Amino acid sequence: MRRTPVGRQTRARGIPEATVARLPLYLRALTALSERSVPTVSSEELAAAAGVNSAKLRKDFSYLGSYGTRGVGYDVEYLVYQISRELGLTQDWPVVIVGIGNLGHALANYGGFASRGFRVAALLDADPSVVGSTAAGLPVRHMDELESIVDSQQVSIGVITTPPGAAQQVCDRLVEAGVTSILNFAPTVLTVPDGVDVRKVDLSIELQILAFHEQRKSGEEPEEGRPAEEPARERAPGPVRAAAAKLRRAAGAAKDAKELGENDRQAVLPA
Amino acid sequence: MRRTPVGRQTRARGIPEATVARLPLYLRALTALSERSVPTVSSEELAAAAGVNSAKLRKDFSYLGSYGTRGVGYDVEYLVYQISRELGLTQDWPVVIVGIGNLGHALANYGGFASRGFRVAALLDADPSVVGSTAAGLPVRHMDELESIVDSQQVSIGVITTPPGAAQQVCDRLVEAGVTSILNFAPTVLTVPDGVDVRKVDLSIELQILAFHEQRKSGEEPEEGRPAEEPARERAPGPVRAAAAKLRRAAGAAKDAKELGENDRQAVLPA
DNA sequence: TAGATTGTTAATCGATTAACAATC
DNA sequence: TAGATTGTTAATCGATTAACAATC
Repeated sequence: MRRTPVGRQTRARGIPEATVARLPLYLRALTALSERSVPTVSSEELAAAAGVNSAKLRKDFSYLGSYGTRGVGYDVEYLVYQISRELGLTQDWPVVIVGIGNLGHALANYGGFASRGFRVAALLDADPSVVGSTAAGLPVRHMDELESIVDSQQVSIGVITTPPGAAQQVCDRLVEAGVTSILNFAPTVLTVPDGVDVRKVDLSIELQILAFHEQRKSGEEPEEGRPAEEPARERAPGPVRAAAAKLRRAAGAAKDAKELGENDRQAVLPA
Repeated sequence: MRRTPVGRQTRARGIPEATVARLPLYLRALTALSERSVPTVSSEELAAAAGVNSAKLRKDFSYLGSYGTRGVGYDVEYLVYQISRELGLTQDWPVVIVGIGNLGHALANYGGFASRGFRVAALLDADPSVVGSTAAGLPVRHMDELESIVDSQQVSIGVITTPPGAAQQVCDRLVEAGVTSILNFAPTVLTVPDGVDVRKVDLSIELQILAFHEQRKSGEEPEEGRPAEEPARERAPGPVRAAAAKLRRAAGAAKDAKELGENDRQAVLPA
């Protein structure tokens, strides 16, 4: 059992990961209040705006410190600042985006980057026919420039929007160049050394989770795959034959599965 | 304390939410093995491919049933089928995408849709200058057609890729039309009636979580926001003045916060 | 039979929640 | 002072993990 906190499991300064993941939600809600010049907000109101319950919000805030006032609530501007600081948004974060396809374009145009201290340091692609074009007013540069860009602009965050086949290779180069945080849009399990954080955004997975619940709503629970009682299966002498037996049992099933099974090499969002 | 399982908290058929979220990962790894015609796989091998540990994988599979063979491992084709069935991927899921901007385009072109039983039933947009164009070979249709499309094609899943200002309104129309699962790319907290599932994909939040950890790696922990000891604050007679005092204390902070705070109205990925 | 690997148990850990004392 | 609301406690719940008996 690992006791040394590492990577995403880290509870830096005692702030639980689940709390960290909600801080951006609170920040967004607070920013909206700030723009409406609302001076203070109660945990109840803010929780409603962020879509959580107020007990959770107060618990979350308690990890940051006592920034509220009993009987009054929280000062909006003060909390905006404290959360921004806690999240590291009071500094500039240069980001490279690798793989300028449809999704890369979409991200390059994403206005939310700049507003949160994230600055697009460069757009990179390996395809010569893409290199030299512009996206969101920035030139697409060749992958060969990756190392010099990361080095000269002190880039520590990389976004991967390549096809899945290229993702690990791109990841390796990013890490080698000095990037220590990666946001991966390719449907690939990335292997990284200790000390490098990877977060994953995967449309396919989200849709599949929705489908799981949707299936149950319509009352069409999938029928049991295994028989109610153990069938009199042929005794097989060794492991290989045991597996073969199971394969036979699954024969009809496999046919169906084939229809879905192919095609996992595609990008979540092809570049 | 709520005892009736509802929405995403549901543990349908006793399968924990955390397990459901990993099933697509296993399915992806299994599909890759299937394509390489690998007949069986051990929990250890499959776990490595999926990026989890083997104890977790075996525990996850135990919720589905006993699909492995002791001493042998799991039959790849059989598991592919069982997981597909469990996730509801053995049926067709028509999906509408609302908001055909950069991101909407990217999603429309996403090959992973079809391969998992998800079929783009329609692309919709409210902007007349976008309606009529094509994306991924499909015509962009006007929002006014939403209801008839959802109804005639039995659409139960909707993807929102609109600017945040339009998201709730679009969501309401989707729900009203009969959609009961929503994948939301807009940085908006959506309110939906019971029985409707919402999942959220938010680039901004992912980047902020990375920034939080990145900040700690560089050893630049943010200095404490509140003083080490309680300052001799002016006694204020009522709540309003107490809040005002806090505001004053936060004055310097607020200036900084302003630089980050604006701009939350933008789309995660503007359409 | 011997080796391999599953399926399950039980311990532990982390997250959520209601409730309420503290206090503005 | 009376009302409001925070910050914290403690109970509960869900998820993770190591270990190992079961069994192929």
